[in-house]
Amino acid sequence: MKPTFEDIKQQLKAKNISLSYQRLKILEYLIENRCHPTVEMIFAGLHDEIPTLSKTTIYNTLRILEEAGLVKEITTEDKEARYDIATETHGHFKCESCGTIFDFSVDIDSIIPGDLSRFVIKDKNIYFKGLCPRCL
Amino acid sequence: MKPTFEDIKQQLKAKNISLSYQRLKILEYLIENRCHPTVEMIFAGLHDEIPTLSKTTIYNTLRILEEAGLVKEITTEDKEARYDIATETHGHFKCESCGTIFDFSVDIDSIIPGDLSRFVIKDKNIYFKGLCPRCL
DNA sequence: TAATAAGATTGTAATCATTACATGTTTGTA
DNA sequence: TACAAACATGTAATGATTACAATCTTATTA
Ligand SMILES: [Mn+2]
Ligand SMILES: [Mn+2]
Ligand SMILES: [Zn+2]
Ligand SMILES: [Zn+2]
Repeated sequence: MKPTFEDIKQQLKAKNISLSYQRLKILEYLIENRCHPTVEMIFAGLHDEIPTLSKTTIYNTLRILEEAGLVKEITTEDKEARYDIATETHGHFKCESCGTIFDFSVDIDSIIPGDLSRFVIKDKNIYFKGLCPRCL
Repeated sequence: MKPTFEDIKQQLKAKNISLSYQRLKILEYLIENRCHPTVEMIFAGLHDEIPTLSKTTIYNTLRILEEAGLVKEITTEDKEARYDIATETHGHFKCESCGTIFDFSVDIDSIIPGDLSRFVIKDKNIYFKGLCPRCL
């Protein structure tokens, strides 16, 4: 079940993170735009409503939300980071043609190999590339 | 079985890629340094032997080798790309403490979900993070 | 062999996402 | 209101990567 805006506000309060206007708007944007947006997209998307919002604030907020475990940074071969409201672990598929990043569910834990038995795994990423049905 | 330097030279010839001195040295470096080096590391590692080698040539060569399917770029949350002599698909584990990137074998194909049945998958990446046994 | 052209290499300058930092603003508390 | 802590902002710096133009190598041809 995807957390609501209110759920997330509660989580932030629980972690003693101030609910500033900018932070709430950035969170709201992430909830409403589940396309794994870039900082640039968040900036452009909020500009009409908060003309003074600075990119630095967006970077700061995303770092704080990531440290709190509410947001996850997606790394692709592009240089621009993309952000995902963290829900359960899931895989990402990027279409090389249209650039869309799709979510897919995957049971990662079932394939963790013995090679890693003595490692502490803190983060798991699955990232595929190719062509989406629309672009085929 | 890991390909030898000679194997790779044959593959390059087969693909009509010139075997310049610099390209062969960069390849040799990648074969002998299987630590997923950065461009900076390759540059520093070859500097004594080829003082005139430029980073542009390293970037160009890595791109050509990647297009030929002989080298794979590893993307991490760091901004510096790292390079791997492409063998079979395998997973990567980065230790957050010492920075080492470990290889591990994983049967990715066994977990490709139905979600992606209508997608064409061209590239698969598995990237874990955490702590290695040495750093525990 | 000399002339030529294509391909490789090099160094410098530009690009662009991200971060550092100093300044200004808001918020909560007494 | 007065004060301090936390936030937000804008500008400047950073650093990996790319663009580009000039130079060097190599192979081919006359
Ligand atoms: Mn996602
Ligand atoms: Mn590897
Ligand atoms: Zn597509
Ligand atoms: Zn380690």
